[in-house]
Amino acid sequence: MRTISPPVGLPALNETDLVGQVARRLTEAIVLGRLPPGSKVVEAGIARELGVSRAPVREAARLLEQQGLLVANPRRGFFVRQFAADDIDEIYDLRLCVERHAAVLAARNLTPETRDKLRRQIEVLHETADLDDPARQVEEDYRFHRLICEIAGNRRMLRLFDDLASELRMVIGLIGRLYDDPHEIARTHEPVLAAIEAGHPERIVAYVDYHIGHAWREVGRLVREIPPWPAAAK
Amino acid sequence: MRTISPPVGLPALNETDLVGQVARRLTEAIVLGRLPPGSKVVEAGIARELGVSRAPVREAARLLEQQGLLVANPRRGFFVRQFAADDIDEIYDLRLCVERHAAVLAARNLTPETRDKLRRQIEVLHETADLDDPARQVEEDYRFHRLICEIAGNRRMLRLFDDLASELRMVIGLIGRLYDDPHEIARTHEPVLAAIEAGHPERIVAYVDYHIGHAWREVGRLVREIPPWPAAAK
DNA sequence: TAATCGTCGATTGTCGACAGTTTGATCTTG
DNA sequence: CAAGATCAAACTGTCGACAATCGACGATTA
Repeated sequence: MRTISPPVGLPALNETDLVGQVARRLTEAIVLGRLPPGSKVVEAGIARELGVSRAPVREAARLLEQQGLLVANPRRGFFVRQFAADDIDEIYDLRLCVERHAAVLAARNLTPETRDKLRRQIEVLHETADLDDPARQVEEDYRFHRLICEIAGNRRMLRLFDDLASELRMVIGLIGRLYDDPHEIARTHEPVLAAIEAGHPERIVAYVDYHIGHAWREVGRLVREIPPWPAAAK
Repeated sequence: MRTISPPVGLPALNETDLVGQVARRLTEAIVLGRLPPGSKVVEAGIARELGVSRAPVREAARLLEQQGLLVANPRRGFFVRQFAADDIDEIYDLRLCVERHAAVLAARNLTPETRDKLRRQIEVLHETADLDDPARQVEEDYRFHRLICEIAGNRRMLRLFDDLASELRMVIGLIGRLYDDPHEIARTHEPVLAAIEAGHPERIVAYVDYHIGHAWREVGRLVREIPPWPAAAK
């Protein structure tokens, strides 16, 4: 008797079906700033545009709702989530709390392989800094932090990170730019990695605090500068 | 020109429609141990049982999937999540990380009203301890911790807590009992509250660590005692 | 003129149906 | 008798349809 299949384990990312694809397209549209915050997401419209029926769209929308990108108003439909300044504070507060812990765990689990991955990612960050491609820069930045969460080895923590990141990506995407000096952001990752390699919990926390806190203040400032969001079209 | 309605804000819990009700019934069935871990959730079956069509069931299932109670296998359906010992560790690790922070924030935001709420909840815990109703005891326990997260004032953190709690409720519900001495658990909440009232971050963290760590070890032990889960029926 | 009411188009919530896949059992074959 | 092929029932993924509800515009009235 062979085991036919391991029916349950963990997430097992839905990549197969339409729902996953619709969700990705929707996420993309939201993060890239089409579908501005506050705008209504008409199921039939999305469905027609993607050449599918409403059912997959609804399920995808529910997914993005749980992820925090959409807000559902019963009998009224889904709307693209709007962020206020205190949302930024909530996200960064939680992110800081989690990433501190993740970094400490990562240090505990660090192997030569994972250490190299982190180092290489910092190199990538420097290379990307020359490209003048803010979106790419943000992406590679997240990849570094995500690596830390991966190495930490707590799958739920990683998922939480992904959720927070997708919210942040949306906000930052709307701001358009992030840092004035992309090389600076690349540099501020180095002491974090150094602390993780050294394995000093206190130093790790301190540098993570500094690094994330820096981004927090920066994003917070930018958000407060452009308070009335890009206009909730339609 | 008046604004017709505030279309977006935050969650706005779906309570209106079928999906919410189906989700609640499903959650209940899972947490209470009907629908044992590993069992298949047949959409049509649930739909017939609840007298609705498959569409709301599917959407509810997707909700529970994101919440971690179900696992989706494309083309095969939804299965009730199975937990292993390391899942317990993940959940408590994350929970500890979050609740430490929540307690510190709660101390910062504490008002006479919220302080009284916490005190009263501890009283309730003591009262419930006499009832010999483990499920109720667990519920009131969570209500205390949830209060702390509420007072902390970070909505995302509260949601994370709820998600983790629903997973834990499921596990604990399957274990059947939690503590041998329900009064002891009630007592261990008191120093936590005392530390919050005193407002000493270090002491708060220490007592939260002790309290949650205690539960962690206890639940971990029980889970390891009953490794092969209650049989994945059908 | 300003506010209220009623009507109409647009959109959501829900349903039943159909095709393709998976599952488990039966049959075949070495 | 065991291992693989075959087949039927069950189930999922997706679709189009219909009723209920919402939002906006215009008519009515004080």
